[in-house]
Amino acid sequence: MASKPPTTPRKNASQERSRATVDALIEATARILVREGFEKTSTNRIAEVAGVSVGSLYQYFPGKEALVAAVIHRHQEEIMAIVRTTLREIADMPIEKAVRRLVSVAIETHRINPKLQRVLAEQIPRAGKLDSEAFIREVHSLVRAYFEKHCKELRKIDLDIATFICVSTIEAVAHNVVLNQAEVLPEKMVKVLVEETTRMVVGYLR
Amino acid sequence: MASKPPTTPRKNASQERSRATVDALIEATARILVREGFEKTSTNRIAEVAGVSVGSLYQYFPGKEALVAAVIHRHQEEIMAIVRTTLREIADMPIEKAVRRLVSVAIETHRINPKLQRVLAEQIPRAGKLDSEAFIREVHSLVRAYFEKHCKELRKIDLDIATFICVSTIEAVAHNVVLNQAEVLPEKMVKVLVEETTRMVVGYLR
Amino acid sequence: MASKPPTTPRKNASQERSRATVDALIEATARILVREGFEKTSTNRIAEVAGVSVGSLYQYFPGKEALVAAVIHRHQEEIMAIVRTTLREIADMPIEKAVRRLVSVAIETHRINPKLQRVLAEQIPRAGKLDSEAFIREVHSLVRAYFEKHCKELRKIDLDIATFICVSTIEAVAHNVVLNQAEVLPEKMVKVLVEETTRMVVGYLR
Amino acid sequence: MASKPPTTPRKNASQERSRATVDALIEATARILVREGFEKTSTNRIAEVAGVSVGSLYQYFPGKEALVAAVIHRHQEEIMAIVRTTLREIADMPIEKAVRRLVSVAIETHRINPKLQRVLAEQIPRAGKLDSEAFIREVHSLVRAYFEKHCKELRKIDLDIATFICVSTIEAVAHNVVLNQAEVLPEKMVKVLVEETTRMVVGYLR
DNA sequence: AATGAATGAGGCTTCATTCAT
DNA sequence: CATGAATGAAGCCTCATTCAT
Repeated sequence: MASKPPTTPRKNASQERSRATVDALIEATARILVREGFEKTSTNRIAEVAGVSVGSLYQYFPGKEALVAAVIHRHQEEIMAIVRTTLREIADMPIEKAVRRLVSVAIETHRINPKLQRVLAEQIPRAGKLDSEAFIREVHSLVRAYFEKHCKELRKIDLDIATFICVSTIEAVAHNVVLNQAEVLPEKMVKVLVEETTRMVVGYLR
Repeated sequence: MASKPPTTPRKNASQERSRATVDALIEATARILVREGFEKTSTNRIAEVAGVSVGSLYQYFPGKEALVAAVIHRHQEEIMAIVRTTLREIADMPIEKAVRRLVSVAIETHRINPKLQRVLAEQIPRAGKLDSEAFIREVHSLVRAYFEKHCKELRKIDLDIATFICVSTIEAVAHNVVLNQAEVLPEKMVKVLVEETTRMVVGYLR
Repeated sequence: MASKPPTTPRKNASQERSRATVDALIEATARILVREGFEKTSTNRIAEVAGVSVGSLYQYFPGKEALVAAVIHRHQEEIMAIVRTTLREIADMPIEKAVRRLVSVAIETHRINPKLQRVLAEQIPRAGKLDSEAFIREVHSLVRAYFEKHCKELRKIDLDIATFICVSTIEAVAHNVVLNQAEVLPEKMVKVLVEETTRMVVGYLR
Repeated sequence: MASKPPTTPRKNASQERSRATVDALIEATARILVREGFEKTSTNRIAEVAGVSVGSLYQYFPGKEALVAAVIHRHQEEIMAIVRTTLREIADMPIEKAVRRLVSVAIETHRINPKLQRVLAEQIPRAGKLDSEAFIREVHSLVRAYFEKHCKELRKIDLDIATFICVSTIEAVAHNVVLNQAEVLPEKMVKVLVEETTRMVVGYLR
């Protein structure tokens, strides 16, 4: 049963030196993922870049997967923090303003570290599924809560379906704007896209 | 050495055999990707499953990447064939009917081989980027052509932007319906989602 | 369950080159065990001494244990061949002559490769238990068959117990003569020990 | 720093603590050897099981070998204590009674901790050879002394040879009874084996 | 003394690729 | 062309040991 090494950290690194080592390892992993790609991300290389020995790596992580998982986790936490803040900010806004803000923020979050984003997108199916599901669920529940609160502004509509469609749409546009259209997209275009996406979503909701 | 004149052209025979070998190799690669995952997809294993020797594999493909690329290519051709057919079918339909059909087809194509889809999604950024870009460009241009033809049904709108948003949206919904909501999504729900997505997109376009 | 690599060969090495490689690997393992000890017996070293690459080693054996097992097996076969021959030779001899021969042969077999013997003795509990049990069982059944055939020369006695005690005794004396008393035991002493052991065993049996 | 005069001598206290640590380490080593096998017996694991840090381990022992050697030593001392006591007990007994007792005790000592026995048997050639030789020599000299004292009961015989053969035999029977015949040997059988072995040895000696 | 984080040599194993047959 | 044995670089991981605190 337990043939594969787990993806959870080995120690709870309470001491200071430990903590620094753990951080260095996660940071190194993220850097290598971005700069050299997943294939090059070996435990020896991670240790080297982190400035520690392989032994230390294995003292805190059961293997490469666990490190990638930690990077994913850290990244998702970063994004979730923004999402939570945004949802709080828009809580009382009317839907048009709220949706516009959501679309903008979605694009902004995708711009935080597009390369890491892209590499992680490749790896999530493998290493971060559980984490990702929780992540997705939280996003959905926050958005749904907003819709619920503002249901008077909406036409009669199943909130779960509306949430599903809107989140998918906004995420997809943001993803494609940042990752597929590369970085050569003029700022003006982005503004237009934000407006258009907002228009579509809002038009759909009410 | 070859003193006896062959009745079936030597070349044809060997061409056929080559073709069969190549197909077997691609098929084996796809199967292993789906059934055993990318990590287990080694050239030796591919050759074994294809029923040929590793040597033969290297006679037809320069390496593992080429095989994965071939699988991606084959898969995308399969999908493109459907997309092209669909666009031809809807060419003269009014946008609502057309969009509804597009959404349905998008979901259908994602259902062709979700596991392969998922594994390839992980690998495309690495092995199939070029192919994928061509793929995306063709989809966009086909959809844009449809919009152009039916621009009288549309409000005043930048066709590139509309295409970008609509394709992103439809693709995202289809992707999430199939891959994230797993196969536990009741058929009825799918129909509703098709309707809702159609409503959003059509509402946006006109 | 299948966490540990098995100790059985991977391929049945029917082809000639394969066979040579397999032999070289087993031979190398035996040599290293004898000359450098178990601790130094690493897969890389074995491959090196065998004059092949590690890759080849793993083509035929799933790991170090399997190689040690193969050495044990080969060694036991060698000894079993002698034991079988001896039992056939003594089949019609009276017990005194027969026992004397058995004791002599036991000492001889222990002298075949004392160092290997010693190293294997360390490792048998780990890697060769199954093999060893079969080995012991065969020895017992051969000796018991002799006793059965010659039961008229024996006093009334449980043959299984007699076999157990006699085999244990002869084996122990031979083992200690060769391995513990080192090689500094004068030949004359050995002859005396053979006589004395024979006397004890024969005296016990009749 | 040490301003308060201790009521219990500082040195004693620390000596006691040291002693406890040393014992804990040896005990832990023995336990791991028995429960997890030699391969799993690492210094880190030993320290962990002993409840001390690796650093402390190295404060008391120069390395792993020393710990295994200590376990062997302790175990042999345990057995030697029994052997010495037994030889003292049988000092004045006639040989038949004495031999019977020796055989029984040999089996008993092998039963003390068969698993440890077995693991140590694997390791002794490596780590405990010196110790073992002293052990064997002492056993021989004690037994020889008994024979010398009782030589009137014996036929004319070289005492060294008699000792060698008898000790080998008794040890071998006890070893095989306990380790090879596993624990599935009915008690009745053991009694018979004790009797038979005694018969053989005594028959040989007089 | 005790601690335990850190080290890194070295063992194990896989797999893309080559090449003699 | 096909075969599959052979290769060996490169990755994974453990563990005896050290050393700063």
